[in-house]
Amino acid sequence: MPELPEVETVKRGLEEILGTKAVIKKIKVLNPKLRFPVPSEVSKLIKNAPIQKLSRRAKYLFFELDKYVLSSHLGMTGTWRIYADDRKKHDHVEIHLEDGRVLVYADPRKFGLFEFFKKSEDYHRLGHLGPEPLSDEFNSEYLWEKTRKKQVAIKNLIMNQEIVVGVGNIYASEALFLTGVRPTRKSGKITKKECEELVIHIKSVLDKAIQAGGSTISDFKKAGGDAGYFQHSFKVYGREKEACSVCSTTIKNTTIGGRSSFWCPSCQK
DNA sequence: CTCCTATCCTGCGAGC
DNA sequence: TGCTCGCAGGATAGGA
Repeated sequence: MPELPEVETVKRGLEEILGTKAVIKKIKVLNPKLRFPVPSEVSKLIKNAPIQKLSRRAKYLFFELDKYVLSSHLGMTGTWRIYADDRKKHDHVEIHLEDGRVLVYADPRKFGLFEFFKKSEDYHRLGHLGPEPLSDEFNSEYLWEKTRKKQVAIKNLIMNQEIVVGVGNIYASEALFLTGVRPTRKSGKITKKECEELVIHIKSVLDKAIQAGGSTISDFKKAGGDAGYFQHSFKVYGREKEACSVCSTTIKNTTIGGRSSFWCPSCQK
């Protein structure tokens, strides 16, 4: 389940694989049925195009070309890999490179997307997004302002992409544990000091996960196939009924906003 | 306006 | 052993 660190890890993996001179010869859509249909014009318009650079915004991964930008979102189970004569069941899009290699996007659950937009125009899916969690724009004053007078559970608030991008179910649980705040707490009841600490912990848990190469949960792998290691560092996520590593209290799993939320009843108030 | 719920999809693991 | 069923969850539309 790729969250921001996983997407960042995939981006770095792809940068390594592609180098600085990769040129797209053609794009072949095997199955356009992703979360949104893969635009049929992509094969017609994107040909013999050098990949100038890769970039990321929120959980979107971009291949920047001269006129266009390819947009890839991994959804839950999306992966990029280089073919090794192994076309698989859930392969959806092939990017054929001039050097003969083929980069392929696979996605069993089809929650991801593959689109493109003109470099000269705004990408409509980014319009409502909040700041990047690792940027200075995401700070305690900002979060404090956003939490005021809100009844929504703090976990839902930090997972809301309009508030801050890239924080998914796993890292939301982890950051709240590190802050000592229950995921169910109403946003408006978060103190200023807790806001400061929550911002620090969101940043640090994401940063550490990126350093560790992301987390291998379910189907996630770094581009190129190597697994990340951060899942071994989870303090609460997926640890229902286990003893808290800090106080030995049994970790609970509560459904919040339809998502599993793991927390320690003793460490988190 | 604020907040919540259903929906998309397939693989996997629990339970019988 | 083999089957069914519920769950995993990012993003968003639509409803309360």
